[in-house]
Amino acid sequence: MPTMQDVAKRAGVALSTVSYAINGTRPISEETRQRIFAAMEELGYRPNVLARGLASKRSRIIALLLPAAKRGLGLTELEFVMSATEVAREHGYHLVLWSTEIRDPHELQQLMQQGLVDGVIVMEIHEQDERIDLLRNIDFPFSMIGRSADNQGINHVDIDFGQTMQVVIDHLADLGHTHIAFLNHAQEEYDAGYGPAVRAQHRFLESIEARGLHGITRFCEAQAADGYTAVNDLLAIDPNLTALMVMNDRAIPGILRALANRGWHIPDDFSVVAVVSSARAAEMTNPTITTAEAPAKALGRLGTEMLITYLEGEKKEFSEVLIPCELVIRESSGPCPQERVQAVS
Amino acid sequence: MPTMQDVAKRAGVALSTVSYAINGTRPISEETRQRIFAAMEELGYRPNVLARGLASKRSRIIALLLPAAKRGLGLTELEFVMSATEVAREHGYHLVLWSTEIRDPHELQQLMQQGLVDGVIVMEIHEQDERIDLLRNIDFPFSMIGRSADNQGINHVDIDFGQTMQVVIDHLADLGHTHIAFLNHAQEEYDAGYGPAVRAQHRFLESIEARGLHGITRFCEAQAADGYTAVNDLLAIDPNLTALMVMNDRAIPGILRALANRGWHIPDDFSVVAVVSSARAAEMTNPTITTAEAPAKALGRLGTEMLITYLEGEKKEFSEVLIPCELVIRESSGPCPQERVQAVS
DNA sequence: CTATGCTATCGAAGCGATTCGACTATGCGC
DNA sequence: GCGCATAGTCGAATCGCTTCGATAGCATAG
Repeated sequence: MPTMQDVAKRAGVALSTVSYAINGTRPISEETRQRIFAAMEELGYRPNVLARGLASKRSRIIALLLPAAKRGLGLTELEFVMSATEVAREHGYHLVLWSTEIRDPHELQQLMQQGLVDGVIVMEIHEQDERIDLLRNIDFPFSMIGRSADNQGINHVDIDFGQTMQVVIDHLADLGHTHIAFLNHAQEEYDAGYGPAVRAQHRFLESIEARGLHGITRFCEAQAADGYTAVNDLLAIDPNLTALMVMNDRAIPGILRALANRGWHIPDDFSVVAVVSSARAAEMTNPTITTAEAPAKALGRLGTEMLITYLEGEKKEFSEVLIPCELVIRESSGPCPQERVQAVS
Repeated sequence: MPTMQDVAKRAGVALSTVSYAINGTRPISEETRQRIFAAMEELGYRPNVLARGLASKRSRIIALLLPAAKRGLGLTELEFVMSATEVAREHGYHLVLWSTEIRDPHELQQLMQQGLVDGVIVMEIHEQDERIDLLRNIDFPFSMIGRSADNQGINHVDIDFGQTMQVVIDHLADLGHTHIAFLNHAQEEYDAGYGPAVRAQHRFLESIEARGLHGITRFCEAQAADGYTAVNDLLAIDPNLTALMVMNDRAIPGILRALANRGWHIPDDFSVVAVVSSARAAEMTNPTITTAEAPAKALGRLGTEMLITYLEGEKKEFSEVLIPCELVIRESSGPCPQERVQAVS
């Protein structure tokens, strides 16, 4: 493997000159530059990332911090990873994956102290997140996909839950629905301050109230069985319910089953809308589900770009971007039923 | 950030002695070792990965090569990534993600020449895979999740398609089915020599023949619409078909719909088994799908361990491991219908 | 004609580790 | 009591690059 020294010799210049030519750090005459690049080409030279990082104190490597989540990552998170990888490469960066326990900032600290990465992208943020506190305290560059309680001076991008909830509720209200339920993630997630669980629920209630509708909420484990139970629970509380918004993909099959069990047909007798979900999931079911699709690709891209821009930039400004989910109407949402055959007792 | 020099000074030893203590490269007296580790502890010292990599020519970083796939990665691939990340960390390695075009080994070569990683894990292997040829030619350490046409002397782990097909066919045959169809990935994938598409189909036909059953196969695009068409096509060719094995998750909703359209009930009138799929996908539908689940976690883990073992080891041996999918019987497979109400002409 | 300021380049000093070749005690066989 | 292997440690060279200070050439200003 040729080194910079080899290139310098072949081009008849000093080692440092080659470095300046490559990085544009200092002016180089056009003629010399040509000779240097020609030499590089002939030798098939590629700068050594490790050496460059060591000398410049900038590795051009960033980390994506994935939680070793028990909820289990899904297609949305996969999209983050893929688009982050892509964006990093576009900018000449490498992306490493770090999976850490959310509750163990110690582990994260050790990783950072190894001096491998210039910055990290944090996802699956909680309202109170020790990882964020740590990064902030030691002033380590990072960006967030999501938000914590205090986002002062932090680059972050998140789903616009307010907008998302409103669009979905508008859709349902326009169809005549007045009694709408929201099925959240598990109670445990909410209690742990998991951003989406907290924000979506609050925004749901706000929008419902703003439009003068009736809304109820319930937590739900990430499994079909609890989706089934949830539907029955909700209908017991409010028998006038005609629509359900669910932010819990794994619960969906149970929901559909519970409704089918009552002999109800979707969307004639009941409407279901998945929020913060994905097309892939929405099209697995029968009927296909009307969905507010998470802008996963954009979130991953922006989160990564924010970090890199910050790392490259002189001026240290911060940006905050909120992106709403896109409503894609499929087969599971329809006009509010005028009358519905009541199930026995 | 403290350096090794700081530790040395604090412990009253030479720089090199600290290095020997950390790496165990040369004998160090117990007493000195204690002092050194104490000093490290007090200073909160962590070795700099870049410097260590540069000096030792071993970065302890490996790359996972994901295709910038148009088919789109799914939950199975996500599992590879997650478990590879985990295993790497367990062994003190970092994992970087490289997404490259399968057909462009040039890009891969550039990445490797940067000297960042010690080895790579390649997934989504094709029978003729230029990436593999390249890695082999320049003698770069790697392991494969999947197989190519020639696997001589390459560490690899793959799904045992023979075993998987046989188990599923046994399951169906035991239920009395004699006319079974196999729905593959897209024709394009097969033609490109995508491993699973090729192997699964061949093994299917072998097993069918071995048991003296009737089998037909068809390719299918990764979308519900083509799943729908496929079912009708297959039944037109063989009206006696009573079971379908599908290795194409995205087609499943279309399949179920086509069967429902005929007024058939699953599994009473027809059985469906997904192969090389995942529990998550299988439980999204109604009915839930009997599935031969891809051993994604194990594949990711083994692929990574193979590479690391190779990198660490003196003796350069190679291993090949095949793991069958696990059959999980759910609601979509049942006894072969004795008689089936024929749909109207 | 000298002072000034660029532009283009060179050489050397790091960056923070590993590793090789000494060097100094010590213990052992004979 | 001598030679010699061995355990334990040190100092220096090295990995491949960035970056700082110095220098030479040359045009422009005064």
